[in-house]
Amino acid sequence: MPTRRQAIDDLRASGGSVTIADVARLAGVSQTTVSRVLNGQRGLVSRATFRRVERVIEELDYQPTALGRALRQGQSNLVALFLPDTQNPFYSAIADSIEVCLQQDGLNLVLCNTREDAAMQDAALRQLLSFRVRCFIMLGAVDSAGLRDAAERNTPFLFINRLPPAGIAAPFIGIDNYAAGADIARYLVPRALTEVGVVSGPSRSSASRSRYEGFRDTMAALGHPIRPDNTWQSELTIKGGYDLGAAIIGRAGMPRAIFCANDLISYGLHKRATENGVRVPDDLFIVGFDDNPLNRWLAPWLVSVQVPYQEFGPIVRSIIVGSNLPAADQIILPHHIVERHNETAAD
Amino acid sequence: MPTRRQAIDDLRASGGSVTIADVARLAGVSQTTVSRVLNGQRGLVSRATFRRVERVIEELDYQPTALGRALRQGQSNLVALFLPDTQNPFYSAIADSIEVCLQQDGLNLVLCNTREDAAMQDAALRQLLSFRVRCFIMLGAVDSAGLRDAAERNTPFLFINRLPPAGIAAPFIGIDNYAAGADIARYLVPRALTEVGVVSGPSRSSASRSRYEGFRDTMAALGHPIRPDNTWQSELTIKGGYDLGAAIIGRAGMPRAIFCANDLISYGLHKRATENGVRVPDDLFIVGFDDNPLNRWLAPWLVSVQVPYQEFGPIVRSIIVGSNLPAADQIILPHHIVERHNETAAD
DNA sequence: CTGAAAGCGCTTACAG
DNA sequence: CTGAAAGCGCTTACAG
Repeated sequence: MPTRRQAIDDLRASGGSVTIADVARLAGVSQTTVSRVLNGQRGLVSRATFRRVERVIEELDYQPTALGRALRQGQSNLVALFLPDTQNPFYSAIADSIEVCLQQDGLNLVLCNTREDAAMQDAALRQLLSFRVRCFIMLGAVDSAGLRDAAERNTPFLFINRLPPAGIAAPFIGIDNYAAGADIARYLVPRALTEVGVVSGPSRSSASRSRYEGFRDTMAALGHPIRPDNTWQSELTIKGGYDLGAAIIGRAGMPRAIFCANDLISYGLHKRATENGVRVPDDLFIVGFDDNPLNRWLAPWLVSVQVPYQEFGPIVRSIIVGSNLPAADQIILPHHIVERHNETAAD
Repeated sequence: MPTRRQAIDDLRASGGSVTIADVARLAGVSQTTVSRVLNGQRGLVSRATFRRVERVIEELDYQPTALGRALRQGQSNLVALFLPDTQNPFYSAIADSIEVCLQQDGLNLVLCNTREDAAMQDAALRQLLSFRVRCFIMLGAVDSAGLRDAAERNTPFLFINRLPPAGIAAPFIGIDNYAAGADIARYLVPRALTEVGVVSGPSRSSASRSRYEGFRDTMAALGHPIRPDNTWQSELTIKGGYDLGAAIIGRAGMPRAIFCANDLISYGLHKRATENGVRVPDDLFIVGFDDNPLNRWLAPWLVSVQVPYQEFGPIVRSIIVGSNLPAADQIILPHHIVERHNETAAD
């Protein structure tokens, strides 16, 4: 039929986007029917009609607008992922794992860099809340007024890696950081690395805190309490470790081994050490945390604790898609210590 | 007035989100007026009314839904940024720069990892198109059917770092890659590094191609053409450089210097070199590209070309907010060679 | 199996 | 300066 062809061509050429009404008109059905086809409700549409509508959809290359649907349903197919530092490949790797998994269900991941800043986090939270995001995945959340506000209003949260701030009941996925800290103590002591120091992360991070406490308590229990002046604190960045290194590396009573709150801090410390002629691991043994994807390539000298970041995606997916957001369940993933044996060879 | 207080408390407690109609009712005005206040159209509302509405908005902690507005206006306050590899801190740094700038105008950046894959890029494009995204910023776009389709329909594109595929007319921001490649040749030759090799990136990347061509042409012009068997190709990753290194490092006629399409490739090559006892830069001089933020910390032995990634944000912002999307203008940023002088000291 | 109508929460001519 | 009404593009009771 030349008229129908014509109509279709006109529409596609007109530039203005094709709507469900156009499809309905050209297929000779109601919007309702088109909507049913769109949502694959086969039981509600005859086979013949279904196919006819499908064909028109294809001919027009019609793509339903997410905005209309989301507005009506009170929910979009957006999922937000907040993370404290996009420059840290460890966080990016978790984001990747989650993105791949959610894509399979037609969910779009919106990444949001909070830079560990409560104000930025709150601003982004407000914005995305107004998009009726299906779930907020908080990778390393910061305690903030906006976060507590949203939690009170039953916003769907999912905390990853770092526990929700005290008083917020929401599901958590991550490792047992206290146990991991303890494991490091048990790793070092038998190797005669008992004169240790520790660089903990900022206190806002429950993960860093637990790691530190597990390490400290276990070192003490094993008879080698950490000297107070061998305890430092740093941002979770390379620069943080490097700057702090200036105070550690030169010092008289420099410890024989140092446990850092994450791998990036270790990189910075290592750089300072090599600049000052301190050999790693011969003079200074460094332990990090996360098993950053870069370690394999750039830090064979580093012993680290592997957080199984590939596992986050599937679990997150099952929770969001299965919509079985548990009230405040905790899913504890396994961790283990990674050592690379060509330590001294490469660097 | 106790009734109003009561009404407000009821609303806030009800859980269901507050709408513009609620605000209008409680303020005793029409939705139109509330909308005007929301959009700061002071000229259209009396001072007294404006303040009254503002107060109700605050009391209710009312946040307009982006979906309603976007649907009506045919445009959301979302901006999409496509990037080929979230694990590359160079790309993340560009994303950061853009995000910070756009935030100032209430625009939300949606990050989208294409993994250099046309199908993933097209899928994401379709999804985000349906959110009426305000602009698609393509950092390292891949040529694909969906991209050409969208371009034909006048989708607002902005290409960054890597030129738009041939035939697509859209604005571009980036450096002059051909000139940069030439500069590297002019850097190496006076230093007696004339027996060179080159690792170019995948052919899909116009940036990599131009760098290679500029380097090749200039080496030839300076009387030191690159030997064909000293030309390789690699994905833009550490692993790519490391794997390729197996074929380069051991070889009899290994070149004295190698120019890599990006810094990550250099990292991989360097690792392979050190593992095989080849010293960098004494035995093998390595030049990379991008001046990856990690270089400062992890690769002081590397000479690289700095792409001024901090400058992308402000320019992108002025284009999107000023909505002066030029038809197909090119904004060429300056580049320069970076060398770190503690090369041999640290690593 | 099918459709007319209402409604999600905004903004925007239009009229006063 | 203010508001009633239409409309953005979908989905969903509801009725047949």
